[in-house]
Amino acid sequence: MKPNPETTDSSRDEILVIASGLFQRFGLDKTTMRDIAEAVGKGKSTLYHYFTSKDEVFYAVARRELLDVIHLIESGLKPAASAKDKFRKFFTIRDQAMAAKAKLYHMIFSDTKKHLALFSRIQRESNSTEVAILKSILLEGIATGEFTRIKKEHCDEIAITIVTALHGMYIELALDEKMLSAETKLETLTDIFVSGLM
Amino acid sequence: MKPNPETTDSSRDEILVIASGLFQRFGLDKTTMRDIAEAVGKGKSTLYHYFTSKDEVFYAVARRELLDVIHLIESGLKPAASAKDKFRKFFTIRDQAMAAKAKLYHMIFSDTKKHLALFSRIQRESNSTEVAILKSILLEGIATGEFTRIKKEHCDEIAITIVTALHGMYIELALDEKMLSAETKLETLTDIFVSGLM
Amino acid sequence: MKPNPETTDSSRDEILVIASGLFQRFGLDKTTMRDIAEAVGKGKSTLYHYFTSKDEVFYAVARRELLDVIHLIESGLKPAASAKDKFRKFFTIRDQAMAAKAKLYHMIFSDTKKHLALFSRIQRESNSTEVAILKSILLEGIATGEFTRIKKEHCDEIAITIVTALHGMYIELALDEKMLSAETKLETLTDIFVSGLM
Amino acid sequence: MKPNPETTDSSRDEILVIASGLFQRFGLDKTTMRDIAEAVGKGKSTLYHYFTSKDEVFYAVARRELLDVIHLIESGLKPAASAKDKFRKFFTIRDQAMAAKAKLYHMIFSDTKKHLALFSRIQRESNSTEVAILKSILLEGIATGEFTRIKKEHCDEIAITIVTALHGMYIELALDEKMLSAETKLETLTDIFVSGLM
DNA sequence: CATGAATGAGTTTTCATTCAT
DNA sequence: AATGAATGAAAACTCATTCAT
Repeated sequence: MKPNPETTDSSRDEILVIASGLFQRFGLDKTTMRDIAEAVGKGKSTLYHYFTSKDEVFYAVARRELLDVIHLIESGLKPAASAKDKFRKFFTIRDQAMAAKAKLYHMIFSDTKKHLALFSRIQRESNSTEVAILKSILLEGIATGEFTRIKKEHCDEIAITIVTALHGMYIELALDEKMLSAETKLETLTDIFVSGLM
Repeated sequence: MKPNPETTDSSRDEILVIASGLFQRFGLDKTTMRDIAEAVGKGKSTLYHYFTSKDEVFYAVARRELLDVIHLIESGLKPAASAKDKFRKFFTIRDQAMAAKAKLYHMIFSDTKKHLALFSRIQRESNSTEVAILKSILLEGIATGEFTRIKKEHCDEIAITIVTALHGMYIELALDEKMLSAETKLETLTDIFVSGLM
Repeated sequence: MKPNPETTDSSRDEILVIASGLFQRFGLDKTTMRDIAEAVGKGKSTLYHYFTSKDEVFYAVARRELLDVIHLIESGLKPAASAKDKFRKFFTIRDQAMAAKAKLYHMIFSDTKKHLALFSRIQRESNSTEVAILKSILLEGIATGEFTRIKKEHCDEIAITIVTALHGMYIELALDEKMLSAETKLETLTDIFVSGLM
Repeated sequence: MKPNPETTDSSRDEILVIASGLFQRFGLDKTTMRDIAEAVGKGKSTLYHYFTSKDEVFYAVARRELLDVIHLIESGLKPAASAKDKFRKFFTIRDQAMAAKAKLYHMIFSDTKKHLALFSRIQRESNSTEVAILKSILLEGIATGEFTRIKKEHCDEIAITIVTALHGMYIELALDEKMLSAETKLETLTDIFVSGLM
């Protein structure tokens, strides 16, 4: 009877798409219902037709993006030859998925970014120091013949990567304190890294 | 040189200590100047004697914690025998420092945590799926003899650790897009992991 | 003449019955058109087919109940022996009618009750004080032989009743300032009460 | 040290006085914080300096008026000759006090009045009917010699008064359902009235 | 040093009502 | 007869910040 039911949904979807863009750019807190309404070109109260609250809008937006990511991962991981290849594939696919996930993170961490910006100089210094230290360790290891799998030229890259991974891991731990305890994870990671370098 | 810096500084420091506690518990946004003033036991406007704005308060608080972390790392890293030991030591010391850094993260990510909570179920599912996939890859690799350095019993641990590290790395990338590009980092990381497992 | 008035009227009546229930429970202000529509099981805008506004709905609901009351009074007052009996009958019948009227009052005064609740403690104290004073006057009058028609045991009851009546009368006066002036009414009432007690 | 501490309180009091006037004229619901702020000549948010919420403002306003009433009653009721005189005095003093209380009722019942206005015609009809019936009963009683204490000329007055008192009493009962039950009160009241008339 | 008072700009949310279909 | 969509107008409340004292 209803010929094109998209009509209804298209309004909802339009809101979602536009809200998604705003959330990515300005974050949850700084994006107001007014912003969304004006961007959509409708009245503020109209939004409450489709969503009971601002949180509900955000939830719907985030849900969408997150489901995309999961689909990507699941669908991408079908066949593969060796475990090694699969392992590499896992990283690759996850990477694609993450491009999508990045959108989400932009939304969620937008406010956080502003907070971090408050002391970015210090933060950056701290990072540089760590990278420098780690790099010197790596170079020394190469010099002494301890680390055989890596080359001088890659030390920068590797040092940055490891520091980034560590940094992020701690953020992750701060956000979701369940799973494994920090020490266990750290030991495991160190072992893998050491094995990987020697 | 400063005749009686205690007066000024003790008041300033008191504010900082108390604000730090509030920021850790409630985050930057949800901690109001009123909250701080009341906790300190002074008038709201008094805070503006010591800090020109709320951001300034937060900056001062964060700076303190961050400097602590840097000192810890620098002071801890003096002597060591081999590069391998130094490498391990780097991780260990960083870990201690991070316990301190956790405070900071609690402040900065407090709001973010609330946002994440909005779709934590989906988020958690996504995590579990990834861990499961990776674990099965690891087990397969062990079975086929591709991965020699790891044991069955540790697959869980390793899978969780790797996923956490990856997750966090992307957050880190989302937060600070400078440094190295995502692909480079990812390749480097994959290489290290693969080398470490085989 | 009306071919099938049931269709229209049954819908209209259904709305009225349901709205009546909601108004009684939540009052005029707190009952929204949405509430009514959902309770009826129709769309909000459908209500505007039957009533031009929310006030119109309330008017129709109230009218119904009020007419019921009037009918009850008129129909109940037909025959009677003496004027005294009729007088008593008037009170009795009115009482029955009032049970019906209570519904109305619940609708109309629902908001008022909430306002009153804001200082109910003070309000109650005030009442108790007045009752206590009046009771002591009555007891004194009985002791001195001034009030012959009443007994000690009923003083409580009488005091409460009189205070309630007075209270209510002032509310009534506040609500409908036409009719008779307050002083006239009060004198008349005092006279009746005094005569009734002596 | 502070020469005139009234300054502080005078601001609070000014708000209270002005708010009282607005509440009396427009009722609690229809008086907005904006209205009050504009009438006071200050910013909306300034009100929240002195009162945590609108309800708090209303409570403070109502408390004031109510305390006035109680003081009037208590202070006015000291000496008196006979119980009869005291009884009469009670009514008189209460009346004065009620003039003050009227303010309160105007605030509290202002919204209610609007609701009542919706069917004032019907309401009035109903009242007239009741008065007419009662009046005819009274006249009949005088004609038959049953009611000796009253005169023809006063029947109108008396009928109106009694109906008003009854009306109000039911409102009072609807508002505060504790104290005595309706039937008891009604019987008591009827008895007093009948005694008073005969 | 300290602060009470004052505020502007903003936020989410609610709701009766209209109208094209 | 029925309704989904749309909305304007308003309301309560928050908060960082300023300033005279």
